[in-house]
Amino acid sequence: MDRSSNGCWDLTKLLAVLSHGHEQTRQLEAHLDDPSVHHLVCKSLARQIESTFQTAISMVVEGSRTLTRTNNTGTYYSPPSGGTDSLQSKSPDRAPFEDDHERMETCNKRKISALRWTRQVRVCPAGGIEEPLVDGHSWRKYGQKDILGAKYPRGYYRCTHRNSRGCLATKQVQRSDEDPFVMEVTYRGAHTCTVKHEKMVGEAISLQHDTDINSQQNNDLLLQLHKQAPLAPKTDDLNSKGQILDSSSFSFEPSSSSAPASCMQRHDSFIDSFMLARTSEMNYLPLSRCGVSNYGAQETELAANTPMSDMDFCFRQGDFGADFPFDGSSF
DNA sequence: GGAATTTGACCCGG
DNA sequence: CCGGGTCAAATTCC
Repeated sequence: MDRSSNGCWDLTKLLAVLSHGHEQTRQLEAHLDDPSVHHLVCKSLARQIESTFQTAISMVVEGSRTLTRTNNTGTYYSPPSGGTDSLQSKSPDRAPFEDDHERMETCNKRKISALRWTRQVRVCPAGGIEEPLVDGHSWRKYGQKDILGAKYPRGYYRCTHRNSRGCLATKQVQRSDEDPFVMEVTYRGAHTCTVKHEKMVGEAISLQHDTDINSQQNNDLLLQLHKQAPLAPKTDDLNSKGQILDSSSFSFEPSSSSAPASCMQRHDSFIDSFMLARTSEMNYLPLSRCGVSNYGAQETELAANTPMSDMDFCFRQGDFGADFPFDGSSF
């Protein structure tokens, strides 16, 4: 599965690059205000910024090319078209190309404050009918609604920590019409109940941009973030089942279209850890390993006000299966 | 008794 | 006006 062939997926990477550029710009500004900083340092930083945005431009160019030639067939990927129809991929007669266009369109017209992406998860036949699809977060169901044209109702979940930590993340779970064992999960909003982790990511990015000097800088950044994340676990909510898993779940995919094999192996190994360590929610997850379907999470909406934290959110969830824990928050 | 779920009502955008 | 999304009271579960 070549997820980079998807417009919005590229957008996540683009966001990473742009956010990086933004951070660099801020640092340059700080340097300019500091007379003790040599002008060569500023000049170097300016070059880096130039390089960063050059990378971003290249990504946009490449993305638009890809958009016109993409043929996303044969995957479970559900185009996160956004809006109220995000799960209405029940348009089998619609060509993938059209989906891509719709996706890009909604990317632009959505409220920028709302992250949103869809993934599909296959559950084992033995599973319950409405398992909330373990993804490492604690969800609380707040509604269910019959959706026009859909066989099965859509479940609405919000983060359990909505009140205690003001976490506004929500998700929608809907059983696929075509295959009752496929759950379409739409995530919306970033988990602010994992603030420490996000802060760590921001620092990692900040650290990284001191050293990146060539066009590969963003790939390196993404890879480094992937490596660094597990080294700085959160200290709250520390428990046997989620701590390291949360951190490791963070993953940027490098700008190149193929994810490093090591990343995938890493993913698997952590799923193993997860399956061993996790107990409280196992009853929810009859899908287990056989149900891991990393069908290509996509986000169609990008937040703008807090780029780093949102980036964190996008990438780490986007790279992993829906049953992979991002956070070991208290359950 | 507190937490989670259910479900009808309500809100709001298209 | 319609339909998706959310609210909140009632109910169920632990």
